[in-house]
Amino acid sequence: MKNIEIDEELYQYIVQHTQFIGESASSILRRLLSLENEQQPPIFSVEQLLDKGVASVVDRTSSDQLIGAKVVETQDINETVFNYVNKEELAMQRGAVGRFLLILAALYRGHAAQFSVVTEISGRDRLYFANTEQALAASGSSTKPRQIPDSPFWVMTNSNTTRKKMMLTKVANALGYSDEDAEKIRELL
Amino acid sequence: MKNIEIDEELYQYIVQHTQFIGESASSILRRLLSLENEQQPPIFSVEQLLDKGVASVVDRTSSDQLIGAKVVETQDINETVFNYVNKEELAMQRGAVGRFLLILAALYRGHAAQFSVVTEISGRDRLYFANTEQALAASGSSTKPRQIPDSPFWVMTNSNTTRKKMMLTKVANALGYSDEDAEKIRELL
DNA sequence: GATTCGATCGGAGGGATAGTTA
DNA sequence: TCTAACTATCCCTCCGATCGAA
Repeated sequence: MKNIEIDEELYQYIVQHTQFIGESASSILRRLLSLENEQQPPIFSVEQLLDKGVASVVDRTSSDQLIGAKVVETQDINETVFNYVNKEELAMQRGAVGRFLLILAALYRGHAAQFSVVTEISGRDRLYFANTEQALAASGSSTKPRQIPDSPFWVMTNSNTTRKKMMLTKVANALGYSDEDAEKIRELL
Repeated sequence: MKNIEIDEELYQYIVQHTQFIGESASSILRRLLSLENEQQPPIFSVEQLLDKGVASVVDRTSSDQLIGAKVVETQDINETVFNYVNKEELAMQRGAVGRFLLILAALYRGHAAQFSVVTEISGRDRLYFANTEQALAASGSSTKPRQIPDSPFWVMTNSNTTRKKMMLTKVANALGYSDEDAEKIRELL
């Protein structure tokens, strides 16, 4: 992700072309510039449902007849989601925050359709995930919200590394990962 | 002015539509979006207008007699050194210091044998380059020495961006680059 | 008590610019 | 004295460990 500085008027122009709540600047601009656009409205994307949706749904169910499928699907998840993680990019990050965001971005890419479940993960009084910067900021003091790259979600970032790892574990579980995989994901941080 | 976050690819797309040195993101975007655009190409580039820019031109005059050799070198250099610079890695750096070190590392890789000439480049009382951290630290206060990656050399890092550019120019010249190439190198920062 | 959670605050990095020197 | 070059202080932002609160 890159930050660019633009003038007020141009900013307003972009904002006015938002097509769904939480749409990122990238997404809006890509549409305006007629470029390929990955980001879709979180709920209605058919493509995402077909793509990654099945795996997570299967994973999360406790239904007997799906167990066989579950094992297989789990493999796929490992192949997909872990491929989304660019190890080099990860290693290059200066601190835990950078890695944290990269990992969450990978999880989002692999589970865009289900990702809003993370919204239920929160602390005693602070929100940990939300669709807007404001929601996080309002839920505590100095929460340091950061946008999960290429996603419409924001995370609370003002915590120690241990808690960030806990958050990753919770996210992984919420998305239906086995404990072993959740552990692997946590350890990426 | 507003800051917006955009993805890497979109950023590259915008950069590629730059029409003059120093053009702002707003200006480029406005052109791409067919909006009114105030910013025009400056008569002189921004860099040239900076007071320090003039100094390095003056400083260069002492290397006149090297011109013949310089021209020949230039061909080789373009093939070697610019290949050493990983543009993506460069772009990913958070600040000027990271890029500075990366560029110097590339120059070192291309000129390891002669690189110790940079040792002659220094400020009024501070050293700019040395073989040890201590040498730099001792030559001034808060010089913030940093090792040039994968090299035995250290650089002084506590300076503004303009000076870092000057340092690059001087290094390039000391290594025998033509002024045009030195300029290209400086502009990598 | 023991444990979890929050957010303050110290530390590090970066670099513009005020201030100093030649 | 005046100016240009150079220095390094100081302010800003980012991080995240630590310690107080719940």
